[in-house]
Amino acid sequence: MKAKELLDNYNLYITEGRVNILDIFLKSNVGLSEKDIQDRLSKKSDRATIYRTLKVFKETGIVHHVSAVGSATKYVLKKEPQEHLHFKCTKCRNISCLADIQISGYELPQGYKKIESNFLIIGICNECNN
Amino acid sequence: MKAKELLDNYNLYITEGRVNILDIFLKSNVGLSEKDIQDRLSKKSDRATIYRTLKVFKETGIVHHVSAVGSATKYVLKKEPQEHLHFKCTKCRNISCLADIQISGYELPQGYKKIESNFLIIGICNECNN
DNA sequence: TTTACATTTGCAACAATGTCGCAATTATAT
DNA sequence: ATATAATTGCGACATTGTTGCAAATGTAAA
Repeated sequence: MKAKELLDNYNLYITEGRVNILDIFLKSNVGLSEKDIQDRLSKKSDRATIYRTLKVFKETGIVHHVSAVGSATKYVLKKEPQEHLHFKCTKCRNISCLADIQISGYELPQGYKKIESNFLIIGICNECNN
Repeated sequence: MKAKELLDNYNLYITEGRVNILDIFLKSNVGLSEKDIQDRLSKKSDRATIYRTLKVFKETGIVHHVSAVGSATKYVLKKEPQEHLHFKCTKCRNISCLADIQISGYELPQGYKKIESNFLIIGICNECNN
């Protein structure tokens, strides 16, 4: 029910495809690319549709994308508006959201205006670090 | 002469192609993708060769890549080892390095190990902001 | 300088990622 | 139930990136 509510809150058409994708996001704690989503869907969907869904989700603010160097763009549910870190593990290749860590104390030079930010740390995550 | 010296310092074969690409990096203050480099070369080069050159430059530490969401991966000359910001302008689409701004005061959760970081701010740069 | 060897280049083929137009389908409001 | 607006699926295509291999080039050693 959560997914439908969310779509409704954001004033989006409630379609089966969108509900399925949103359910996947709700269950995942790592960033997801089109392919990641495809792999988690019970039945294959059209690639273009998924890309368009991700675009809509991003434009409405349901998800945001995390910087993914050397891989397809990954998306995560937008939880808090605050600035925070994403962590990409070089072993398991997951990108997750370190929501607890806040970045602050920097100021952009004169004339620059921030719209959004993507802070990515690359390294070994706690699960792969043994 | 600077480019050849650099290649020599890094113990790389000094080839015309590498010198040309490195010259472009030395003259640019924004991040460059394969296509950006291609556009700046006086004569077209092979795409695969440029990708391989970028790979070598990155592995040897001459350049590093900056997170580029929604565009091809961009590379910049590695200047200081310190952590710093990259800024992507939504108007001119340039990615530049805000070397003056330092990020600090965050700590990763237990078990996480940082290898490198990519801090990207997206917004309007000072040149487009008028 | 010439030779020998290692590395790089150019080409072609291919894989992955992403976009777009359009007709058919589906969701929503009346 | 119907009209209308939005979404989907398909196919074609663009961009970004990788790989194998033969030819060309760079480097070191004689």
